[in-house]
Amino acid sequence: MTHARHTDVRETIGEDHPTCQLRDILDRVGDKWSVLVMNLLGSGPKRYSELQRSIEGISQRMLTLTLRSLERDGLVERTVTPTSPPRVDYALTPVGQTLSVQVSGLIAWAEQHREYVAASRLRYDAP
Amino acid sequence: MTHARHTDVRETIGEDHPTCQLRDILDRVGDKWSVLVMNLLGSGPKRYSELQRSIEGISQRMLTLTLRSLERDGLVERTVTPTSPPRVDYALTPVGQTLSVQVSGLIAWAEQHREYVAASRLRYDAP
DNA sequence: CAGAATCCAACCGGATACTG
DNA sequence: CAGTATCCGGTTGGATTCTG
Repeated sequence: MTHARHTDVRETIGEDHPTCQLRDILDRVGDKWSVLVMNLLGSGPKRYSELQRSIEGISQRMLTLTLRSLERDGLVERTVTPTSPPRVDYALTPVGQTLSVQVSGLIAWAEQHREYVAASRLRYDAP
Repeated sequence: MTHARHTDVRETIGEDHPTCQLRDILDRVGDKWSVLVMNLLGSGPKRYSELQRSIEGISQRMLTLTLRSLERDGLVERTVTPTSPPRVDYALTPVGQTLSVQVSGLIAWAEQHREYVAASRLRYDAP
């Protein structure tokens, strides 16, 4: 399983300090593409190829890995229509939709504060 | 500047497709510790050592890099009291607080759905 | 069309040692 | 106390090639 390391649950390092388990879940949002995929699926089911076209710069490999990982976590459902060529649709599960609400908030924040952050960085890097 | 690569703004790859700039901002939440630090600061200013004790497993290096990066983005403010030994406090800026609201939502989600996700993974990994 | 497999560079972050 | 500097292994993810 090539992508084992990608989907591997990081052990909670022995102790069950809440922080560790938190990190585990937050990694879901932390990887490079999950948030973008979830956001797109938030507006309805999409085909594999639609996702690929919509997400600027994602590789086939990463799209597949990201979708598998979301599916594994019960956030995305995969539906195969065995025509030829095959058609595969991805949709959020009910729980996935509750996460996509959070994700939308995050994206909205990012859009609203993009300029502020950019300006802050410029000032910080000036000297 | 050792942590240049950590704070480097990923270029928006030429075109100004919204996705690229989005990724740039989302990386703020994507790294390993920022969300945890912001969440702690959400309940009020903290000293460097308090943060380090509160965040299970963070190294000195990563705490410093994370704080610098948040400061650079205008989300956290650093205040030095030049006593001996020195005392340094970190607090969210007004904009930082608006992000911490989103972060709280994310963390709440993670806590509410931890078991669901864990169960999904078990089922997925079974065969 | 929707992937799986392999290869490999870049990067992230931990451990350690040193400082004002 | 609150950092900085250096070294270095593991992981992430892009490019490419092949398939049902």
